[in-house]
Amino acid sequence: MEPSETERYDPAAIEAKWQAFWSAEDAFVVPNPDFGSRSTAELQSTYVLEMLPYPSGELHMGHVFNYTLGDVFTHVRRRQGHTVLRPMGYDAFGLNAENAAINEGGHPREITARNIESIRRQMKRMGWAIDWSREVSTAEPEYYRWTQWLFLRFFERGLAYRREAPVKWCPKDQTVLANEQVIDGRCERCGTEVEARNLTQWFFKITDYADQLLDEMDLLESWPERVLTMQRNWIGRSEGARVTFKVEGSDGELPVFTTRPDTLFGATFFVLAPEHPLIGTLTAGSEYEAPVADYVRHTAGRSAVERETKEKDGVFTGRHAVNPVNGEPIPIWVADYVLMEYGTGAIMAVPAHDERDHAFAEKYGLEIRQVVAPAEGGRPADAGAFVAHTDDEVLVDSGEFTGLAAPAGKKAITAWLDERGLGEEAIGYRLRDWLLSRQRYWGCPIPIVHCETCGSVPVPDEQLPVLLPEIDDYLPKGKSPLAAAEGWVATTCPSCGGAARRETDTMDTFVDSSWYFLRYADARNDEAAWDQQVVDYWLPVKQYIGGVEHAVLHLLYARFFTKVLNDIELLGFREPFSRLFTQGMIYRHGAKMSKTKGNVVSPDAAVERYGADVLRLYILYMGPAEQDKEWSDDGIEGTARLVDRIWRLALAVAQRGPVDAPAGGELIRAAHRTIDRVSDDILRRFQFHTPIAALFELVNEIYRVKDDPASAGEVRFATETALSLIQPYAPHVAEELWERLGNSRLWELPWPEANPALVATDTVEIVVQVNGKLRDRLQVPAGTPEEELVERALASERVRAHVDGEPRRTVVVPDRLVNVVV
RNA sequence: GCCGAAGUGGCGGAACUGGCAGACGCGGCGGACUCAAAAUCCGUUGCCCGCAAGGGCGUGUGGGUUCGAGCCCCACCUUCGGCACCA
Repeated sequence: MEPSETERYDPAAIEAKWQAFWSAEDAFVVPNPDFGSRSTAELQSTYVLEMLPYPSGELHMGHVFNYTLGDVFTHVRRRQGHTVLRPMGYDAFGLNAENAAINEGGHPREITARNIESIRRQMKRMGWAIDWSREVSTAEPEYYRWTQWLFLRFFERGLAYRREAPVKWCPKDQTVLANEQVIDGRCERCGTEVEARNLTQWFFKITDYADQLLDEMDLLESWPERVLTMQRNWIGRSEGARVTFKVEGSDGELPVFTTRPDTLFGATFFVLAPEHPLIGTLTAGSEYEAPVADYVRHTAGRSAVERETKEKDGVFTGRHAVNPVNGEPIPIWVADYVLMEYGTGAIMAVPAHDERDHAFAEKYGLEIRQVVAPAEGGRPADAGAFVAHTDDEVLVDSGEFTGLAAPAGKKAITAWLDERGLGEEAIGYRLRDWLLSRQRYWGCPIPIVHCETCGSVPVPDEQLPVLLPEIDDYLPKGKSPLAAAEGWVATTCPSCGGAARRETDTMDTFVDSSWYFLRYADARNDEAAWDQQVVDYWLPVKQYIGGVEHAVLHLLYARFFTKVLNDIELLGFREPFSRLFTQGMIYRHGAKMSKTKGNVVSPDAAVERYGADVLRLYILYMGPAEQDKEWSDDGIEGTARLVDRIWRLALAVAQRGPVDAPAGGELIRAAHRTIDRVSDDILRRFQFHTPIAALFELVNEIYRVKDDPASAGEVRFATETALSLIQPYAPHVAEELWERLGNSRLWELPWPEANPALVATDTVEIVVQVNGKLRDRLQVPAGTPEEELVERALASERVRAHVDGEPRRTVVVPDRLVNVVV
C-alpha cells in the first residue's frame, strides 16, 4: 500500500507552516477572564510555569528539556479542557551582559536586547505553546519599576534594611554575594574564593520568616523531598537555650546559645569569635592585650576557606567566665572556629561532648569533663568527644541533675536557669538575612535616597521607576559604577527637599526573579504591579518546572516574597508553587555540556538536522525526567525513525481515503491501551519517556498489519490515535498529518479517552510457577476461577515434570499466576 | 562527618501496589530489496550448558522475611547530589 512515490518528510517546511499559523491565530494566547461578567469559579485554570531563562544568547539543551516537558503537560491539560496560562520571559539583568559589555564593548542593554532576540527566535523555532503576549523582561523599566515598588513595600515594613555587617565579597566580580551564592567558600558564578569584608549593605529580613518557611511547607501539594530537605537544612533551625555567663571580676555578661544545656556541667572553657565586640574591653591593659589583638588581626587576614580548613587555633584572654550552674570560673579564649554571625558569637565549650571543642581542648591542654554517659553504665573508654545521640543517655557529675536522662536534663537545667534569670529556651537558625545589594551596574537600582538630615529616604512611588543611568565605564571598582553618574547621584531629598544622594548599589538579580511569576498573570498592567483578583485567579502555580540548583536560592526567595506579599495583603495565598518538579541535567560524554569542554550539542544544530519535533521527542525519551541524562548522538536517530514511520504510515492511510473502523479489533484495542498508558503516565505519574515507548509499540503494531486490506479501518483508527497522542510531543508533524487525513485543528481537540472495555483483554496469560520458578504459561479467559486455574496448572506436562506427588499448597493470583509449592 | 538519591544486558532505560526481569530505543548479528551502498522492511539479540527438547545462573555485596523479592527488612560496598566550624 506504500504510495509509489512517497513525499519526503520535510520538518523545516512543516514546522514553519504551523508556527506561522498558530502565531497568526494567537492559538496559545490566553486572555485574562472578564471578572465582571462571569464567575471565576466556573473556569478551570491551570498555571504551568518553567523557570525563566537567563538570556545568554544561546538556548541550551537544558532549556529545551525544561520547556518541552512543560509544553507536553500544557498541551495535554489544554486538550482536557483546562484554561492554561503558560507564559515566558527573561531574567535579563545580571553580570553576563555586563561582563560582555566590558570585554567586547557595547552597552549591556544592547547586548541583552540582542540576546533576547536570539533566544526568543530559538524558542519560537521549538514550537512551544507559549502565550507570547505576556512576555516579560526583568531589565525593562516597565518591569523593574514594580521591583522597586515592591522593595519599598518591604522597606516600609522594616523588611528591607541597611546595616554594617561582615559580608562575603567576590574579588573577581567586585561585588558582595548572598550566603546562598557562596558554594564551598567560592563565588557561585565564577568560582573565585570569596573574602570577608565589613560593609554597610542592604538586606531583606528573611530570617523573620524562618519558621513560616519551615512550617508552611505543609501547604505544598507536591515538592520533591530533596528540595524540602535542602531548604530545611539551609534554614537550620535548632532548639536549645540561651545561657548567660558573667565575666569574673566585672559586671560584664556573655550570653551564649547552646543546643546542649544538659552538658552545662561539662563546660570547661569559653570561646569568643575574633570579631566579638567585647574582646577589647576584656583584655584592655593586661599582658594579654597585644597577643589577642595580634590573633584577631591575623584572623581577619585569613580567607573564609582557610579559616574553615586549617587546624583550630586560638588564644587565651587572661579572663574567666563564671558557669552559672556551679559558679565555677572557666578561662575565656578567642578562637576563629567560633563565628560571630551565629548565635551570640560566643560559646560555652564542652570538650567531652563536642568534637570541635574536644580538638581545641586537646591542642591547648584544657580540661575535658564528661557529664553524659550511656544509661546502662560504663563510660566509653575512648577519650574522644562522646556526642550523645540517643535518649538512653543520662547525666553524670551534674550536681542535682545527675541521673536524669539527657532530654529531661536539658529541660530541667533550662528551667532552673530560667527561674534564676540566667537563661531561657532559645532557637537558633542557620539562615541569615538575604544580602540584596550589589556593587554592579546592570541591575535594578535601589529606590532610596540618602539625606544628611533624614537618613535613608524612600523614593516616592509616583517617581518610580528610578531609571538606570547611562554611564560609559562599567568596570567594577569595588563600589557601584553608578556612583560615577554624578548628575544622577545628586538629587534632592523627597522628605526635606535638601541636597541628597541616590543609593548607587543595584539589586541582586534574584530579587527580580522572586516575583516574575506574579507579573505574568497581569503582565501589561501599567497601573500596578498586578491586579490582585487576576493574580489570585491564576496562582498559585499549579505546576512549576525547573532545575534543582535553585533549591535554596530562587525557590526559597520566591516563597519568602509570597509570604510577605500575602502579609501585606497584595496576594491571597501563602505559597507560590503548589507542585514543583525538578528536572535532571543533560550531560554528554559524562560531563555537563559546556563550551570549554567542547561537548555542547546546540539545539539549533539538532533542529536543523532533524527538526524541532524529533528533538522534542528525543529529549523527553532519553530517560526519567527527574534524573540526569546522557545525550547520545545515535539515540536521536530512534525518534527520527519513529516520526518518519508515522509520516509514511499516515500518508499511505490518507491516500487510501476514509474507511470505517470496526468496533473492537486487536488494533483498536491496542490503540485504547495506548491511550490509557500515555494518559496515565503523563497525568498521574508525571512521567514523559514511557509514553513515547508506548507510541513506538503502537506504531510497530500498526506496521505489522498495515498492508492487510482487511485491517484498513483499524489501521486508520490506530494511526489517528497515534497522531492524537503524539501531538503534545510533536505538534507540527501531528497537525500536518492530521490535516492530510482530512481532519483539522488537532491541537484543540479533546484529549482522547480510553474505553475501559477495550483496554481490558478477554484472554489472559497465566504464569505457572513451581516453588516460585516459572515452568509454564496458560492462555485462559479473563476471570477464570481459582480452582480451575489450579486444575489446569497441575494438568500441565511441564509442571508435572517438577511436581513429585501431592503439592503442599498452591497460591493463586487471579488472572496472573499460579504457584505450586512442593 | 551528617543528610538525601541511586546501583538492572554492550549502552539509555522498563517493570506503577511484593507476582513473567530486561518493555521501548540505541548498538550488534542475520535476512529481504539493490549492480552496490544508503535508506527501508522482516527476524534475532542477558549470560552459561545443550544438536535439540530443555536445564542452570542472573537486578552492587552478604544475610533475612515470604509460596514468591529488582521492589520489603538488616548490615556493607560504590557512585552522584546537598550541607558542613551553625555550638
